[in-house]
Amino acid sequence: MSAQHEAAILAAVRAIPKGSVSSYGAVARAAGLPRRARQVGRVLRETGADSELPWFRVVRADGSLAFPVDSDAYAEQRERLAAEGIILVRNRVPKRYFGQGGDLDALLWGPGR
DNA sequence: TACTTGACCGTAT
DNA sequence: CATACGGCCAAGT
Repeated sequence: MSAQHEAAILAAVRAIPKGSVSSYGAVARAAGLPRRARQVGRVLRETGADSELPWFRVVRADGSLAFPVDSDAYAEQRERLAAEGIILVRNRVPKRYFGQGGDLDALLWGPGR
């Protein structure tokens, strides 16, 4: 990953509004890197944990979290989302919390609508 | 260079 | 609605 791509990805993640989520693939597209969902995960694995980055707002396209359900990381992400009013249903973030990530600009995303 | 590994995704069954 | 499959692509070995 070039430093540029990494910066673009981090910027896209920071652009996800509080109270809503986006998918790895949508973040990749918003960063101008279509088809690189896995790279987004890689960057979050390295850079994520610490920092102010809202890494917990990034989930899989189907609404599930990327960690094993019994892991500490899973619990933390679930709690951080809950703190913003996003409650998992059957281990998935309900579709209404996703931004319009596919077609529109990241800045237009908004919570449950 | 060749092969394996994933914080993944869309489509088909 | 759940699983399977193939495709994806950069980093690690």
